[in-house]
Amino acid sequence: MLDAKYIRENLEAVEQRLKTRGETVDLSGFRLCDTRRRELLLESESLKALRNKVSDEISRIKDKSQAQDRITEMRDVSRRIKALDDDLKGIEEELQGYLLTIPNIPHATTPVGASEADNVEVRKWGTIPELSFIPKPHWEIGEGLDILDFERGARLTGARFTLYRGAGARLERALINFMLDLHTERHNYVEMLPPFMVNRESMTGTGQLPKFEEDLFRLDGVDYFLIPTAEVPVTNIHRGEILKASDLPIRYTAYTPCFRKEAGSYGKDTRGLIRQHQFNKVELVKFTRPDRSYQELELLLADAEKVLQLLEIPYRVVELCTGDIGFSATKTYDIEVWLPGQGTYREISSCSNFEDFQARRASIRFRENEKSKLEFVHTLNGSGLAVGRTVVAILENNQQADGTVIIPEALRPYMGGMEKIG
RNA sequence: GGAGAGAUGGCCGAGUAGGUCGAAGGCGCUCGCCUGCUAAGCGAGUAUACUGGGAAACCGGUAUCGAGGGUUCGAAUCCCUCUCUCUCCGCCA
Repeated sequence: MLDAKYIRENLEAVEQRLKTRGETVDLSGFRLCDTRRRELLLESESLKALRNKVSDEISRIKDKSQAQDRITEMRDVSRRIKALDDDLKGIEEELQGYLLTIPNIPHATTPVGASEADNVEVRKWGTIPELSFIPKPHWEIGEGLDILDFERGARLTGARFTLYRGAGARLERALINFMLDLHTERHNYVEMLPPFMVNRESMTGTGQLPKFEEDLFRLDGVDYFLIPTAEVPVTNIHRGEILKASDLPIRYTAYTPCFRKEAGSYGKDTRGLIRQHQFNKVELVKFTRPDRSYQELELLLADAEKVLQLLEIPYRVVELCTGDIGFSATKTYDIEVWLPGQGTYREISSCSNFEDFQARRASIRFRENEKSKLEFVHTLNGSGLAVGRTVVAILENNQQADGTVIIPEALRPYMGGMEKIG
């Protein structure tokens, strides 16, 4: 959420910068509401001031019959206040509706562009393996080794659900542990294990609601949602809190499954593990001082990259353009792994700075020192990494001519010493 | 699921026959004095949001005692609904 006062005072500039996201932005509705709200507020509050003053006078009059005319007068004033406040409530809801659906302003360094095609490659790491055979896509490798069962996954639930078996299940679990250990032991994150379903306030706090409800699985009977990413519960840990400046930056990591309806992606990535309704992810979340958040974003990105470096999987980092960054973000780096089976790079991590956009929605603040006033923290997060897609990357990059898959050395302790699958 | 208790400021904790309560007191914290050493004492200060005015310092208004509604000239205090926490019973991994 943007600061209403900031929008009010920089209307044109805000509109211009939001347009770079490629959406049509019209802030006139906001403007009308905002103005109307202040008019109503002024009127209501001055009447309340009057009422308070007269009520105080009434309280001093011992013989209440002497106060009858004032009581009658205030009865009428109260009625008018009630009417004004009813209007005000409606306007404020409308205003809130605008504020909650206006996306964040892209950072000045975010490249301007219309779509994915305009994203900017920042760097490449690793060397793409030269294979002496035609690489297979991971779903063929997985089925060949009998470690991924798409058919039975679909039987259990439906399309976009997968059953892992044997070394496949073990690989997924090994990766989760490997990533968590790396981030907690070497990168100084505190491990969290949050609820996998959250309430509406939490979803609103990080920006999934109210705009993207159709992407979420909602429970029947209670107003809870399955989390689409650990970002939601982990960022909301400090919702409504005032953090100590000396505690910043706060770094959390969490493994959770993620649930997404994938509405609007029908027919996209229908095979394999790339796009599932349920997938595992290890997430990194930071709460930082505003003046440090962009440095912290680089560090967070490096922490995520480290996973792939240790697993020796080639990847590249791209900076998303204004037309491709998410609703709540000001700046985002994606890490994309090389997938030989598909001959392309695919996203495996997305690392973003949200500045105070989520902190304002969720009211997460800190105080620089005793005398200074409260400020919103900046929140950041990134995948560290998407686990299912890491399995995909390992299967496709480490596949051998005979259909077996070499397990990266760094992962072997987590696989009971196993060196290859098959 | 059943029964009961509770929710007040950074923390603890007063305050229920409605008005002088943004809210006693204590702790903590900040500044000053004293003292002079990692103490005690004394004095002052110490919420947030919105909003009006002002270049600013700041001054004024309104709201907030779990949340939302109601009664009333006026509610932390009365009524209703909801949420959460705790205790006991039941059920259960």
